[in-house]
Amino acid sequence: MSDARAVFAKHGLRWTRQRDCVYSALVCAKAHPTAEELLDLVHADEPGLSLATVYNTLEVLCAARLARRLHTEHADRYEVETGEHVHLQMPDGSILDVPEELSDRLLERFPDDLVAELERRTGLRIGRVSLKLVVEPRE
Amino acid sequence: MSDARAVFAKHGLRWTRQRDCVYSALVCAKAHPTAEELLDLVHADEPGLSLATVYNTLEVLCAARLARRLHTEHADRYEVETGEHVHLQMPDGSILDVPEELSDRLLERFPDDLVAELERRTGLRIGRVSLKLVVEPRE
DNA sequence: GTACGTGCAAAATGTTTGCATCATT
DNA sequence: AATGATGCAAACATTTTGCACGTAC
Repeated sequence: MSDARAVFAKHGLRWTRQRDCVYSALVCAKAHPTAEELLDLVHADEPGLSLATVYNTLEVLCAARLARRLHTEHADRYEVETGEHVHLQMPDGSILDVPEELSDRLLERFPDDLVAELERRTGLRIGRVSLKLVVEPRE
Repeated sequence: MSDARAVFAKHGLRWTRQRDCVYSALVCAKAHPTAEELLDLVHADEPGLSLATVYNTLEVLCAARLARRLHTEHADRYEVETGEHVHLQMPDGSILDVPEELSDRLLERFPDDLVAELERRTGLRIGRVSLKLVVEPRE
């Protein structure tokens, strides 16, 4: 349960039971939970944990680049940082990951040279490509 | 100023001075304004126009697929619908368009076959690919 | 022991809604 | 004339903040 301790230490973050819970829940979550959903998940282990702490912890995790925030339909959603990968935006507003193997192939074939050309032409530095496939509602 | 009339009629939307203003402002806006920014733009021509009407109109425009909503850092942003194109997410949270010619080349070389493969494997229908280049803050 | 995290409640922000009035068709 | 849009204010949802207390280091 607490090898998150090592991760936290490595990033100069103080370990607490609450942070451990939030982080573990985020790691386990298959989808990309909202702060509220995370609170529900976490309440099994830590009934007293407050929503403010969830937001707080998520902020800290994002700042340490251990997590990432996604802006979606009704609220922000969160994921553990796991390198570039492609998202599926489901009709209900939730987000899933494209299966890793396909995601990797997609990113492999991404025309990086054109991004480089954009950087050259604009002087901007592109930190990351965000790729999202929007799923149509089934009619 | 009011050839928006034709556009509105074509989509079965009632024309009003206010809707015309909001739509025109959105068409003219180079960046992707928030509802508040749009209100400011519009207040030059229509000082009485309310924020509720801006939201209302944007809702109607999105429903008619004349506009699109983007979920960003501090608030939602809006753009007129102009087919697929690539976005730049600036460090301050604003959104710009990648110059059309480069945007087109990027999308042209996008590996659609892999999206088709995903559709085949999952049974989902992908409506649209959303591509965003995240610009690094200049240090 | 000190610095920092937590929980609570209150505030701030962005967006939506109800309703009386007004404009478009 | 009738239908539907506007403007206002109040409601709502999500996220942030201030502060007294508790915990990790």
